[in-house]
Amino acid sequence: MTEPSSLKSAGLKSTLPRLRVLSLFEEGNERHLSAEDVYKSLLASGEDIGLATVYRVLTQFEQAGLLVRHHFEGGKSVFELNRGDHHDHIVCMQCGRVEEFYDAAIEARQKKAAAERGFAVRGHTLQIYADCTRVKCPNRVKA
Amino acid sequence: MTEPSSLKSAGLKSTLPRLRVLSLFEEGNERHLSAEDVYKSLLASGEDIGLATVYRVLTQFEQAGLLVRHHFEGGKSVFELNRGDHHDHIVCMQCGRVEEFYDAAIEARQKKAAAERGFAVRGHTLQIYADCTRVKCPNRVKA
DNA sequence: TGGTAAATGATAATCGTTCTCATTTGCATT
DNA sequence: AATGCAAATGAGAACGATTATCATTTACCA
Repeated sequence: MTEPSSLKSAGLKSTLPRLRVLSLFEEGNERHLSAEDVYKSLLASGEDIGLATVYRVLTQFEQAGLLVRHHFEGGKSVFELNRGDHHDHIVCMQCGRVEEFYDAAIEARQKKAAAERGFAVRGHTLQIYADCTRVKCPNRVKA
Repeated sequence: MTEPSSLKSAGLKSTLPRLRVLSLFEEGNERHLSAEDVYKSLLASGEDIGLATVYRVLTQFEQAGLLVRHHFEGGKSVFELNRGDHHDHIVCMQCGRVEEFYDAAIEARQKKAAAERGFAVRGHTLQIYADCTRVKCPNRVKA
């Protein structure tokens, strides 16, 4: 269940639209959602929400640290709940499935590469685009 | 000088707009250009080119393998000449300067991480967002 | 040199996202 | 529980990047 407390502690009034969006991320089965996904999903649940509100709320949640925004290819932003653990993504080019991974060696190397060139890392984005080789991929490609 | 041969061998008619765009990348001092950059730059050189043509040509060049497209943060696509060497980017959040780097260990680890999860890598995108710590950064941030 | 399919450029259209502004809501205070 | 007011909402306009449309022009081979 969504606790209004997480909104309060983020400095946000706990309004109905915000609670709905948050619980969608917390309870939904899909971890990575675009603004359009959120909007349609809430409309489908009979909720009456505006698209502008969805965009606003997602941005606020991102700034409050509740959500993390990703820029996958395709032009649209995708959000996921911030569980505190940084990770990167592998996106299946056939079925769109997104898998998360974390590799300490990669992280360390990035910092090193940046430092060697006179940069202080603030963040990074790493996506691997790949083909599922698993049977469950609906548009399976032979390895 | 731009050789029409590179267009021909890419299966593209060597038209004036295409030659102009290509030589801008080959002879210009800026490696990473957006469609808008290309358009304005050509207009400034007195060339008469349409924005639609610029977009079309850039996409064709990308498909032909002459250019590589990047999706840095900020919403717009950025292109650079394909010199055959894959590399990732460090983007300065203060001045926008883009530096290229390549780290074999990172590449290897990516392949490994993907394989372990049942994916065959097709491509990836890695950008490090950072602050210049060098004196020449116009909006310098203290390390 | 002409014919023809391909390429171009002006402009309309599209897509994701943000802005505007009149209306509604949360919530602290009577 | 009623009131007041700033903050939040929703509908729709506006926006920036990109793509589609279509009449006109161009490259290039017979």
